[in-house]
Amino acid sequence: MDEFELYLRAHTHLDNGDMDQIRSLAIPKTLRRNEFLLHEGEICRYKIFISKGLLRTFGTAADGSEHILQFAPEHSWTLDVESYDRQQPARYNIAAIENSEVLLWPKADFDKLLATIPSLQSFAQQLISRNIYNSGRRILTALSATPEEKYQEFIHSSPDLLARLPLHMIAAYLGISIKTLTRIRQAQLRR
Amino acid sequence: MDEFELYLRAHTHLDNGDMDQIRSLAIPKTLRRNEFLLHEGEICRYKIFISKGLLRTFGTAADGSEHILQFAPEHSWTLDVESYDRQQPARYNIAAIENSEVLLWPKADFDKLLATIPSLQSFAQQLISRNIYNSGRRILTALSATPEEKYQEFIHSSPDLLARLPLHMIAAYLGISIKTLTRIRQAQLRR
DNA sequence: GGTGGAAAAGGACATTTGACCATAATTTGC
DNA sequence: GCAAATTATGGTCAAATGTCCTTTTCCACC
Repeated sequence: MDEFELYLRAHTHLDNGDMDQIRSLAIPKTLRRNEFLLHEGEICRYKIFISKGLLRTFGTAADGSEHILQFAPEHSWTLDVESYDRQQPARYNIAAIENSEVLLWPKADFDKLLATIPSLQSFAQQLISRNIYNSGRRILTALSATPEEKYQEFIHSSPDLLARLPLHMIAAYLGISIKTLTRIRQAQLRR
Repeated sequence: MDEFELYLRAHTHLDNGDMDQIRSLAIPKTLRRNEFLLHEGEICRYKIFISKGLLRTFGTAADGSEHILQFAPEHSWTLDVESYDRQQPARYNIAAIENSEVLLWPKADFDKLLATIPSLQSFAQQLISRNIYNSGRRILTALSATPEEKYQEFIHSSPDLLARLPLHMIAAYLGISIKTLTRIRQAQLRR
């Protein structure tokens, strides 16, 4: 039994038949560090499950700087929702931070699965809900927190990621400069 | 035919029977300027449709400052999703900016409606999707845009709201100080 | 295991932003 | 229509943050 099945069993009550069906439509893919799975402007054709590794979703600003919307470690899902839903050009890029293994479901196939497996649908709903809750919090801290508070919140909520990410990506995720991040960390050492 | 029915007709293909059923479970309520519909810590019991007026959803920071997550003008919906879904204490407050008229659906009732009216369900899905798309953009600009860019984006995307909102609320929405906002506006006048 | 490249840290400086204050203008509710 | 309260502007200052730069450290890959 592989990563994906273990994940499904842990988070759903899907029966074996359903699992097989879901699995049968997945396209496995290996990604090397820094390899892109989606470039902005392309259409996001797949729902993506990360079996191993770590991905990031990010947008590029006018000046070329990158801002990270989401980190997707193993056992999580990712995609450009807007592009995927409407099959229109993506706003964001998705790329691997570590060498990764992912499973891809073409939208048409996944839609079929959703239609035929009710408990998959409700599971998908849960994921969407969680996404919304997190977005709310993310917006609020982006608006109200100081760089230091943002960093604290990050290491508190994702200590695991902290160890795996280069600092400049954390900065790009928090919306602060690498310089500020370095300063914060220095200040903490001195305590 | 009232505001709500006009709205439903414009945005869905629900038939008259469905409309009546949906309407029959709504609780109408009048809100005075500054009146709260939900205090953080309370449970969000209703799905809220705004017939007239303007509401805001906001969180309060440790120092007592308020940060606005969303403005909900007439013909839109609002709620604290996380609190509503799980019937747990809310993180956010919802209050009226203008004297308003709203319709409230208790969760149990609305769930019943969703179960019996499939096209209401798909309509609700659409609203959720839009919410997600908007959140993504909001996060990205919160991370990457300068105060001036944020303001420009706001007046471009919501010129209608600009006229109805006190500036300090726009500042609270953009995550900048009222001082900065004033400065930006002065700079624009001088051009 | 060595080397080239990326990542982190550090220094110097300019700029932006916010806090705090006072003041002017506007709005609201009676 | 008036008084009180809210809202907007403005000034001054200190602090925080970003940019540009160099230097050092670390890491990946051959």
